[in-house]
Amino acid sequence: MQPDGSPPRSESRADDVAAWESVRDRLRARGLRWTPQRRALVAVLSQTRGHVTGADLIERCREQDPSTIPSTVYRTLDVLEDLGIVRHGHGPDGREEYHVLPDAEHGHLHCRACGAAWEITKDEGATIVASLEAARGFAVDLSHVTIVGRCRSCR
Amino acid sequence: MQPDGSPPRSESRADDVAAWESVRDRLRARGLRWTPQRRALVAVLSQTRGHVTGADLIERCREQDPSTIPSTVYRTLDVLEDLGIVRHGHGPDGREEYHVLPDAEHGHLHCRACGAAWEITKDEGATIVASLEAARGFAVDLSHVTIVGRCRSCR
DNA sequence: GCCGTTGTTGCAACTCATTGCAGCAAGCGG
DNA sequence: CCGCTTGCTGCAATGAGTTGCAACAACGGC
Ligand SMILES: [Mn+2]
Ligand SMILES: [Mn+2]
Ligand SMILES: [Zn+2]
Ligand SMILES: [Zn+2]
Repeated sequence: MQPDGSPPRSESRADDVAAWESVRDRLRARGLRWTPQRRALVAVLSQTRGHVTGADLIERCREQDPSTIPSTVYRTLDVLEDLGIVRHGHGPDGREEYHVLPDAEHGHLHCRACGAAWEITKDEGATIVASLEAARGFAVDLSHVTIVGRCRSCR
Repeated sequence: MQPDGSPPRSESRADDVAAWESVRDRLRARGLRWTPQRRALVAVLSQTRGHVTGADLIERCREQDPSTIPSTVYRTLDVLEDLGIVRHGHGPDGREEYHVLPDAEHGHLHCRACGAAWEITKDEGATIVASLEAARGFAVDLSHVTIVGRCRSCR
């Protein structure tokens, strides 16, 4: 129930390092290639935790290499998402947001009035997931869920 | 639990006619103006039921008047949403979708695998709304909720 | 180390949506 | 009917993201 102020960057933890180092092999295991452009994006991602937009990532890649091309970044993000390395959701405006190495799967809650945001933890989300599972046999992707409304203090 | 195949257009019902006719007065009551551009969009909307994207609406306005300007349409949609005449949600890709005179407030459910879509009825949504209300005092806007995952037959 | 296959990149064009601003006009008051 | 105020429109620029395609290059095989 804390406002969502997760810092965009932080130092990598030891077990995260391993996760990033495996990316190359995971790509090659699927017949995909380990290119300089992908290396660059993975390097940026490995310095990142929490939430980032595609545009953020492009900007950060450009800091390293100004010749970075947006479509390449977005296509690489698609590939990394297929591999389960990142996941995306959408802000209240529909804009994409990537979850990078989240400590736990979670959704998002946004107050339309004050703009504050919170994470919907896996526990809290369980109610939602269970109800659609029971009613329709539907498997909810909690990390893609964004719920908008008014928070307690704005009501 | 029917796939969401709501037809984009249909004849207006008697009580809907009244709703659209009141738009002019509702605008003026707020000190806003009843312009030819707004008249045109309201005319298009009054021929519409179910879900439409902003781009759809622009296209339909252009059929009547090719000089229609996108920003004017989007701004008018914002005004109409303020007045509670339309509401928007977002598709799984984040693109805007307007609900026009829905029979009842509802959310949306999309299968990532087969692309099928369903409405989350107010009853079904009640579980979600109630859990966030109880846990956080948060008032969920069900019509803005889009949940993505895998449907029973795609699992 | 060279070659060929095929996954990737760069690029340009395009879609959807938003914003700042100057000129325009709806609607009110006289 | 006229003029003023102020909300609205048109337009041009901008931002986010996607797509088709031809040239390129990763990397497995020889
Ligand atoms: Mn929205
Ligand atoms: Mn999505
Ligand atoms: Zn709030
Ligand atoms: Zn499905």
